[in-house]
Amino acid sequence: MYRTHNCGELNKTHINAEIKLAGWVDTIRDHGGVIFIALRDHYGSTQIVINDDTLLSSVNKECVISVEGTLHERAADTIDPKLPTGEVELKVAKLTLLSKALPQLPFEINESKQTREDLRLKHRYLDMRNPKVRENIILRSQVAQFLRGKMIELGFVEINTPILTSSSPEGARDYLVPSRKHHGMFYALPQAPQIFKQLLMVSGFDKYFQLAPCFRDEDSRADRSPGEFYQLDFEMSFATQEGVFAVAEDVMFDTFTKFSDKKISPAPFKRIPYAESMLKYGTDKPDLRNPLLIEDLSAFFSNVDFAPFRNKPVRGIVVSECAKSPKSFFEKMLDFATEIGMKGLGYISVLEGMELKGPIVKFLSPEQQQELITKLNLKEHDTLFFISDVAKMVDRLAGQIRAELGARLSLIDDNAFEFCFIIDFPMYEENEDTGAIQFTHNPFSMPQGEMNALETMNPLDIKAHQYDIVCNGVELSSGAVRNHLPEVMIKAFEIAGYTQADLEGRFPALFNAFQYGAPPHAGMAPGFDRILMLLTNEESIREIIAFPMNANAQDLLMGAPSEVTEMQLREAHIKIR
RNA sequence: GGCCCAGUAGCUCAGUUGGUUAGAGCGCCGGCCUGUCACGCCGGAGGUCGAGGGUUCGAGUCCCUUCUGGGUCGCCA
Repeated sequence: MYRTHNCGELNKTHINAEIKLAGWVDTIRDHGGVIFIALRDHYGSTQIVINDDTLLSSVNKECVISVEGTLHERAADTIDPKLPTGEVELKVAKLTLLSKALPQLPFEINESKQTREDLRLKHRYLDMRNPKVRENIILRSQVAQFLRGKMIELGFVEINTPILTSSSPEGARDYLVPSRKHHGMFYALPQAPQIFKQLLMVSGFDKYFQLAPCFRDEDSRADRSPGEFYQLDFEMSFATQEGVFAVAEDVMFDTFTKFSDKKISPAPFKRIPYAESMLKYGTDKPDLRNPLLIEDLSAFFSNVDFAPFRNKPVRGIVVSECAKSPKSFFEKMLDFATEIGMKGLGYISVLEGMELKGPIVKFLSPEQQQELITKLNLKEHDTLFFISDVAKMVDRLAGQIRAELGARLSLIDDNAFEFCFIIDFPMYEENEDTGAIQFTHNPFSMPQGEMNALETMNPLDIKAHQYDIVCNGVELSSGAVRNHLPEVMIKAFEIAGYTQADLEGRFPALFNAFQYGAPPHAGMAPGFDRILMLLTNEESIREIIAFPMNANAQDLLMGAPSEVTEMQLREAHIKIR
């Protein structure tokens, strides 16, 4: 009734056909005797030509119209090479106005990406008329479909887990939902389907996956939605860490290869122990595109009498062809260092003839200078930057300097995706305030060495079968080989100061289930939104979500959160203070 | 909760050391135009300079408070 074709498919093979199209008026170009309209729908844009301007009365931009007419070939000099339909145009005999649009729009559709974000979100339905905005949403659908296909091909079963569930005491703040039937009781939205997927393993499902909605009542970041986000959640029975990695490598490599033209690091992705990552990259989510590495110079400087480095760990970063950089470069690096809380940023440059230059050089004997050159394999025009601070700070600061140097000197290949796994996370850490031993990450991970390690090792030395997958400095997900042995669990919780009763009380379903035969199992959950941000190169997570909340966890389009009626409150047994 | 940045026409922004009637581009409205494609040309309307208070002869501009948006730390797999 409305159309015989869409606005993206017509070409020379349709010439002289009687065509009906429907869509939004994108632009009107009125030349007096002849009027051109770009008619836009989901599929594309087609030029329609109108000779009778009475057809156009009260039609303006963004009206929805249906047009009928004959398709004509455009003269050679009027072809639009930018448009797939640019060789043809529809000469209109009949025009039906299906829906009017206010003449003054809140913003111009084709420039919506340059518009204030709260205004875009308030009129998201207009914002998404912009094909550039919609293409991310379409890509999201395609990636989701591909991931599903891939997981099913690998033998995973897609299972939906509950949205209304119980509050879990670990991790983030829960979103709570009051119960009407149970006075004073609350459901919680799941922070992740963690317990459910482990129960599925106990149930005998061999491989589970889900594009799982997760809810956390925590503050947002540019790359972190407030409230809700999606993970490609999966779990495998009788699987080792390497078994999980093989799936992740396969799925990530194929997905990024299919949806990006950039170079993808092939499997096997680098495995980097947590401790090594902290030392060499100064972070547990290293950007491997950055070629700079951090060197530990603590031992070397223990024999140098330079007050700022005395009794502190020292790190060095060698940057080649940096010594001739303008003075302003070093000043800006110092500014940056000051900004992140460093007292200074020492450096030594290697001049021609391998002469070392810099304020610190005079504290080094000729032998020490030579030792430094040999140890770090310094070359002419290299610059060696120094970072020193207390043990707790030094790696993080060195990591920030490494990242800043990489960005400022354009050392980072924008045309590459570099994946790695960070492995061997510590199982426990010391609470900074109380000194108590606590879990570093999630308490369901299997400690390396299992019961024997828990019984014999210093807890702070115990590593977990816990891992992250990282791409270009973005943490996509964490995962673990789970602890499926109740006795080991009890012991692991005991070390963190919990009794068996605590464990049973906090995680009754899991603990009980493990009494009836649980397979060893492992999994991970790469963030779906983060994957899309990498693929689209978007800096804001809102660009890859159809109806995102703002940074303040409000839905400006729907007006959420909002007050509810007194009646609703009474039914939910809620009193607002 | 802390810190940083921003807020001037429907949109994007400029606005000098505090000084006459606050400007531009796009959009909108009107007119002209038969080949444009971000059409072009001519004309027009449109402002509580986020809000409140203060300093001053005089505030878009300086000060204080506050609201809104973004970023970040805390927080968060």
